[in-house]
This record gives sequence, structure tokens and C-alpha cells, in this order.
Amino acid sequence: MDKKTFYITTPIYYPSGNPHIGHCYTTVACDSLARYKRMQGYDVMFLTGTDEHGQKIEEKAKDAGITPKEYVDEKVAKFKKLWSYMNISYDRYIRTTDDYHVKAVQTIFSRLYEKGYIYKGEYTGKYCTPCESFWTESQLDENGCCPECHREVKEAKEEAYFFKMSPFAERIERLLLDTDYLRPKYRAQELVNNFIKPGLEDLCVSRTSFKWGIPVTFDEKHVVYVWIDALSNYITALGFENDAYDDYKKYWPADVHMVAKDIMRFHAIIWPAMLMALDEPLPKHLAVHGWITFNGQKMSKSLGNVVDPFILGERYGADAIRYHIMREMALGADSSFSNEIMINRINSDLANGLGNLVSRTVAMADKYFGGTLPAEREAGEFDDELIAEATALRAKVDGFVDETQINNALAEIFKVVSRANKYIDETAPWVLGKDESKKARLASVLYNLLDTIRIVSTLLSPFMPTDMPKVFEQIGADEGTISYENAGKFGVLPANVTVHRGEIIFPRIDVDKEIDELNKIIGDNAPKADDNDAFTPPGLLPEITIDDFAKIDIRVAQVKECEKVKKSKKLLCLQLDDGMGGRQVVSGIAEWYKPEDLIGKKVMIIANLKPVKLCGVESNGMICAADNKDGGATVIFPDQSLPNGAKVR
RNA sequence: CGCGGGAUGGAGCAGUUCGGUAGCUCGUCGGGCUCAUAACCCGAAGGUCGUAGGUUCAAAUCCUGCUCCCGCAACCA
Repeated sequence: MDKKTFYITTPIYYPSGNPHIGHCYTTVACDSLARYKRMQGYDVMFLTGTDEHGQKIEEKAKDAGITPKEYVDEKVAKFKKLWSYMNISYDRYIRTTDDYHVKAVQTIFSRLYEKGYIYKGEYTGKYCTPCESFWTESQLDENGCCPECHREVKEAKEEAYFFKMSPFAERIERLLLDTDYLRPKYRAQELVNNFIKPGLEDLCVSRTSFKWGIPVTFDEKHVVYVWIDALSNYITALGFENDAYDDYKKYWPADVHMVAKDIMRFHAIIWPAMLMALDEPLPKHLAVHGWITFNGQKMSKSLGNVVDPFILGERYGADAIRYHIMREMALGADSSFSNEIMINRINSDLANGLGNLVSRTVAMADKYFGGTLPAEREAGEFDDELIAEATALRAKVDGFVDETQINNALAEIFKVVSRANKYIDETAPWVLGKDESKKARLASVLYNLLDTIRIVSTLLSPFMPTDMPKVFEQIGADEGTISYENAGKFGVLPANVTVHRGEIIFPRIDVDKEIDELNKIIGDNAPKADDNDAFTPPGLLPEITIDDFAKIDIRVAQVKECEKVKKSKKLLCLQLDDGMGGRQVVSGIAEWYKPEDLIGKKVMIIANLKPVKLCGVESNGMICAADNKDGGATVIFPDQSLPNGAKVR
């Protein structure tokens, strides 16, 4: 008697900034799946939310001069506004600052501790006293100093709690390799080789270095670090270890966790491990999608990239944006998003395809029959094929939805739209319309079109919930006829259906004009010039004496040969003439300099630096370069007439 | 030899499991139609399927070497 359930989640987003199109991507996809499942009759729970703790939020709030809670309240309001704008039908919104979640996390933490999966240990790292921050080796700047203030850091230890991962390594490996938990599955090998085979390291799950978090009940100076706090939202939101809700038994395990690839690792490894430790069932699927890239690049403020979903939605409608995002979305792969691609897609699929189909069909029903079809019918050539395709559509879409392949589901639907447009050409209703004796045939043709549109728009309504009701209205489909049940059948509209001509649902967009205007908008929204000029020099290092400086041997040297270090993105290997027999130096500037840019040039090197191996290549010294305002490095070129080996002081 | 993915007409992709006419969307060109949102329908051009070999009657597909791209890991000394 109970309905089948479907539980789908987005990640909980980190509100350290405003929501953007990337957040839309995941959320819109989940919303569509959730709506589809509801339409199918499932009892759906669709969860989204925000992950509101942590050092970064604490700092942002401090900068803004407000409390962390005030800060996140404001951001959360923006997220909710965007979701409302995009017509997102979430059933529950969890905030990690919600009381029930806080209590539940504390209970979970204690439970894991009691079970022996969490133990107290020491977290060692580089500590910057003025910033009160721990950094890992790799976070340090090029001088081995604090990346925030560029002052010296020291080896320090912090008491911390750790979560034992190793007991679950084998089960997780099997989960990834032998089940269809991970989608797309080809990522599994990568995860196993990189993280599981080398041995799963225990995870640091508490911090004492900041306060904005959930206190550990049995050791108040600790707060729970992100993992247990954030990941457990998927179960606390259902009432796990709390009284706010009582849905855990009903909905867990989740059917789909949808995430972007950057957080795949946490959901593929840590989250299952936590659940195993708690002895709870594992979620059924983890659907991983790629990034939205903009004109082939990461999203940026540079010209040509409008990413503000509000601006886009205002111009083209929330559903057009939703459609474009989902149509481009392939599991695992990145999706390109440029204004041109988006506009072309909206034009060809929505305006020319579906919109025009509705428009011309309704117009003909209006023109030839005054809007109401007569009941007489006459079947003819081409009917069977159209009807067969329309009837078979639902099953195809079902299949793709179950595989989380939204792009393919949409592609199937639009094949039928194309088929219907072709049917108009084949049957040429405008010819039938001129012949009184063909009225019955004409009525059949138009009816077949209307009923095909009914099926198509019904199946499309989870993906475009705002605009499809307008289609229903125009083709004269009342609420009773719009259902998942009916989407699998042909001939549902009443024989004497009455259409209602209305506004154009998806207007065609003038590409060139629109791109110009978008660029203008970007121009207005572009970062002000002083954003870039406002370069703040990093804090001064502690004072040293001339004797300290004397220990550093800086020399002029000439680049003789230079090549990329293989298998490294950032490293160049340079052969230098230092006037002392030559040396090899490796420098992390490959992102900004090509080998040929440097050959023959004189540079400054720290000559008495202890040699190290980088990516297996020995480096004897360091090239002097300055941080530029774009975040890159600019090599310091001394006067090119200086002799090799000249000492700099 | 760190791990994994990929290279297919102008663009973006499918096809590779279990070898046998290379397909889709967009774009371009030509034609048709006029109900419709300068939309729709049909047709054409355009690819030695990254490269060099191998297996085979037959290779985009299987095997081997190589090149280049992209992710992950590592890495700005």
C-alpha cells in the first residue's frame, strides 16, 4: 500500500559566496529527477541545503563585521531566492546550523568514538601564530611561509580527533569496482588507485583552531571538522539521531546523491566509510557530473562570459536556462557553456522545434476548425509511425531517467518533436484544408499532432515546469489528461478538443544582437578597474640582520637550455651557466613561461639553496620571480649585460 | 616507466563490449513547402576514424610502439 520512495540530494553548498550557475547545474538536475519521480507516483524526498560552518565562513563574517550566523543567514536567503527563481521543488532544506542537525552530529560523533572508530591523536602541520592557522606543506607559499600573511610558520602539533578509514578500505573498493554505485563508473579505477591502494589515511575530523562549528560534546575545545558535519546532513535531514523528523526509515538509503566531480572523492570514499562505521545502509547511487566550462575555460569574469543565472533567466526564462544546462549535461564530462551555444540551443530546440510545433498546430486547428476539432475521423498514411513513436517515448525516457542520463532523456523527447514536424510536412494539412471532403482527414492529422504534443509536454514538464503548463493550455489539455499514466497512451485528448491560441512560448532569439547586449551587460558588471589595481602587498616578514641576509647567495646566471619537466604541469627544468661550471634548476613557472621564452636570458638565482628533487628531477637553487597581481609569477630579469656568476647584494 | 580517460567531416559528440556499408546535432550549400516563431521538410558537399606497424578475407573496432590533449595524484624550494 505504501508508495515506493525516492530520495535524492544535492550537496549542501558552502555559502562563502553568492550562488552561481554551477550551483544551478546540480540543483536543476536533481529537481528534474525529483519531479519526474513524483510524476511517476513515487513518494519523493528532495533535499538540498547549505554547509555553514568552518574557518572560512568565520573569517568572511569577521571581515564583514557581522556574526557568522548573520553572514550565513544572508547567503542562505540568496540561495533560496535563486531556487525559487529556478522553480526548484525541494522538499526540505537543511542548514548545518539547524539545532537538530547540530545535536545529531554530536551524537554521531560520540557514537563513532564509543565504537572506537574515532580516536584522539595529533595533527601535525605548519602553524602560523599570527594567523592562528594550520597549513599543510603544499599550501605554503614559495618561500615556505604562510600563504595568508607570508610570515614564517613553524612545525606544530594540534590535538585532534581522527576517524579510522582503513577498516573499510576493502569494502569501499568493492563498492566502487563491483557495484554500480558510482556513475560514471570509469572514475572508479582512478579513485581506487589513487586513494585506496596506497592505503587509506585516517581522517582528521576535529579542529581546535577555529570556533565556528559544532562542539564535540565530550571535549568542548574541539569542533567537528567538515566531514562528519557536512556529509551526515543526508541522514540527519531525515531524522537520524534527532526528533525533528521521522523519515529515516522511510527514505534511507538514498537513491541518488548528485555531486560535481570536485567532491566526488568525499562521497565515493569518506561518506561510505562513515556509514559503514555507523552500520547503516549505503546510498544506492552517486551521480557525478563535470564542470560547466565557459568558452572552453573555467568560468571567469572575462568578457563574453555571463554566468549570473538571474540575468540569464530574466532574458530567456528560467526554463530555457534549465533546458540548456540539462541538455548539455553528460555524466562525468564537462559541459561547455557559452552564450552562443546556449542561444543556438534555445533557438533550434525550443523555438524552432517545440515552440514552433505547438504554434503551427494550434494555429491550424484554429484556422480550419475555429479551434474545436470535429469528431469525424479518417486515418491515413504516416499516422501509425507517429503514434508508435509517441507511445513508445515514455519508456525510453524512463530508462534514461533511471540511469541519471538527463541529456539523453531530453534527446529522446526532441526526436519525437522532430518526427511531429515531419508529419506535418508529410500530411500537408494546408492542402487538406482547401478541400471540404478532406475535413475528417484533416481533423485526424491535427488530433494526432495535438496528442503527440500532449505526450511530449507531459514528459517534459519535470524538466521545464514553468512553461509546459502554457503548452497544456494551448493544446486544450485539461489537468485530468496530464499524467504520467496518460503519457504512455495515445488518444487521450477528447475527440472534440478545443485549442487556445496564446503567446509564443519560446521566442526566437536574435543571436548577434543578443550576444552584443550580453557583452554590454558584462561590461557593466565587469570588475571595476581598481579591483585589479588594488594590489595589497603581503605583510612584512620579521626583521633580519645583515648577517642573515649575507647567508643568502644570489647570483646572475644565464639560461642555456630549458624544457618542461615531463608529467608536471608547473615545472620547468633549466640548465644554467652560473659562471661556476653550470647547474640545473627546476622552477614552478611552466604555467606562465614557455622554454623558448627563457633560453638565452639572464636570471637571478638563489645559488646556495639546499638541492632537492622535484618530480624526480634535481634542482640546485631557485629562480627569483615576483608574484604578479594575476596570481602568477613574473621572473626577475637583471640587466642582461651582467656576467654570469655575478653576486647580487 | 605514478593512476585513469581521450584523439572520428568546420564545431560538439555517438559508434569500439561480440571486427564486415562511418552515424547524430549544429553549421554550410542546393531544393521543396507556406500551416508556423525568416520557422518546417528533403537532398548534397565535407572524414585515409591521432600516428606507425601487426593479426585478419575484412579493423574506427583486436594487438604493439609512438605523439598530443584532459582529469586525479604529485609538484611552485
